[in-house]
Amino acid sequence: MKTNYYITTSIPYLNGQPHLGHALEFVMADVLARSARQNGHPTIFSTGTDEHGAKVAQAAAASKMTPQAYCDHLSLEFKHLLKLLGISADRFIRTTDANHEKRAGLIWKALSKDIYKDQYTGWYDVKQEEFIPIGKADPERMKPEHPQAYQRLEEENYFFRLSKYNDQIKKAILSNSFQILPQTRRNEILSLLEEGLEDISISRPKDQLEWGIAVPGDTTQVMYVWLEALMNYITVLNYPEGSDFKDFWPANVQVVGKDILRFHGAIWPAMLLALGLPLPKTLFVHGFITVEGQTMSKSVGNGIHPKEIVNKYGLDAFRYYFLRHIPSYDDGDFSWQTFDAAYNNELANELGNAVQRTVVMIEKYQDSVIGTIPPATHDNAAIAKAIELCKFDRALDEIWQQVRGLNQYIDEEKPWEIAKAKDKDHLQEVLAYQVSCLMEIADLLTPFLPETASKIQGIFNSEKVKPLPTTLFPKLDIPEKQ
RNA sequence: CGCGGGGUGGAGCAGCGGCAGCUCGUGUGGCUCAUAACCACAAGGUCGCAGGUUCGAGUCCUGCCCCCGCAACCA
Repeated sequence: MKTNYYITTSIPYLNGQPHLGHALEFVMADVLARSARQNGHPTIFSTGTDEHGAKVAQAAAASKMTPQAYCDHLSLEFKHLLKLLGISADRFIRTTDANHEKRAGLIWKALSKDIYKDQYTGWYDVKQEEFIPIGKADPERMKPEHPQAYQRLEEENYFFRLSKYNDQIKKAILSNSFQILPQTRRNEILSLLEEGLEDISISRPKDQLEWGIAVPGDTTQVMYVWLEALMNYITVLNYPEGSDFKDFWPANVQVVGKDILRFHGAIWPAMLLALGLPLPKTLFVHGFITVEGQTMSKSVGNGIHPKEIVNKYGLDAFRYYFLRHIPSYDDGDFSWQTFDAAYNNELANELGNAVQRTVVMIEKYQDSVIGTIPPATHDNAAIAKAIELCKFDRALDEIWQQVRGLNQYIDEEKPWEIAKAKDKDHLQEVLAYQVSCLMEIADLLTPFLPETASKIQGIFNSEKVKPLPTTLFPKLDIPEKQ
């Protein structure tokens, strides 16, 4: 009986359209989920959308919609993205789901021993509708005569005793029972813990912000959105009594972006500890994507919808680029030129052509009959290890070693010469070995490029080769440079 | 002295104490089964700068320069 496997992505906040960063996270998490399933683990892969809070309310108002209607609309955009990218998520939670709202209240109550009421004192930027942390406030604007003076704000809020869990979290990270990947992100959290966490405000007065989940037993306050959003990872499993929760928590891997590291590396673990729950086994933190060397930004207008890329190159090519050419442990860049090169060189020429030449030789020399395929021969431990450590780029590097190896093998064996020499047994042996390599590659590619993997398997999984209507990755015409 | 990451051939990166490596790009050659694809070989680096430790340093230490993130209620 294989162990259960639970993986989550962060749930995108609905203050904007899906972009390449979301796509990256989805695709990475999908590899882990598909890999777990391939290895026979019962798997739950959860994602969703985070829908409460001031910014959503504002965005809705700006579009002249109710927050709920706005969220319904935008949440659907994210569902479409999942479909577009072939993401095998089997849960999609919305924080406006009745089930989530109900269970968020239960969690709040369960946390109550670590919740207390206090006064928040600080500055408020009326124009930006933002709280300004004391240390970040511009001293000039604290003066009342300044044209854009801050408002002095005093509010009664609920606070969470984050500080209480500082040392327990540190211990869990140091012992690697709570593993944070990559190392640099682990260090960041550790240094944060070294400085010491302070208690945090976790509610807003309802008259300031209506679009949120009510604090149980206090009609004047709503939960702060991020606190409530983090709860999705267990409400989706029907915490506390649900069987999924009992069977699948703690999560094996939680995939997040580096911008929300502190929430997932400090606040969320503290919440779990306060609930008496185990911490996730691994927190994997990916980086950001730039487009043609520039940070994605609405004002620069360099946003690219994932759809544009998928339409041009296809689903698997998209996944391939984001998994291999965006460094798994680092920031990466999307550029059309790099994509073109990767597509033509690696997918079309190396992989696609290896399949094609094998198919054609079997058709031409053996009347399409494949013959006996020997078992796979490579040691794939390094690939498994790379996936385990979320080094998707490295895993694909390793797989491509095999693709290259196959092309080398073909050149060394020269089946076309064997065919001329009419050594049928030897020819069959060589060609079947090629097929064996391709089937092994297909197997290894399954979590990364599921469509491609099954296409390759479809070609060789019966007595005779069944060629595809077109080549695996039709080569693109690239306009001449300069 | 806020914290952290980084500066390695034209580009993107790996190496983190023991002959400077990978992919792309470039050049030459080979092959012809194949998506003008594939294979081999070659050119190309004072490893940010300056000191130091060591038999030996991209690799450790110190100082400096330059990039880039993060910095208590920013999803």
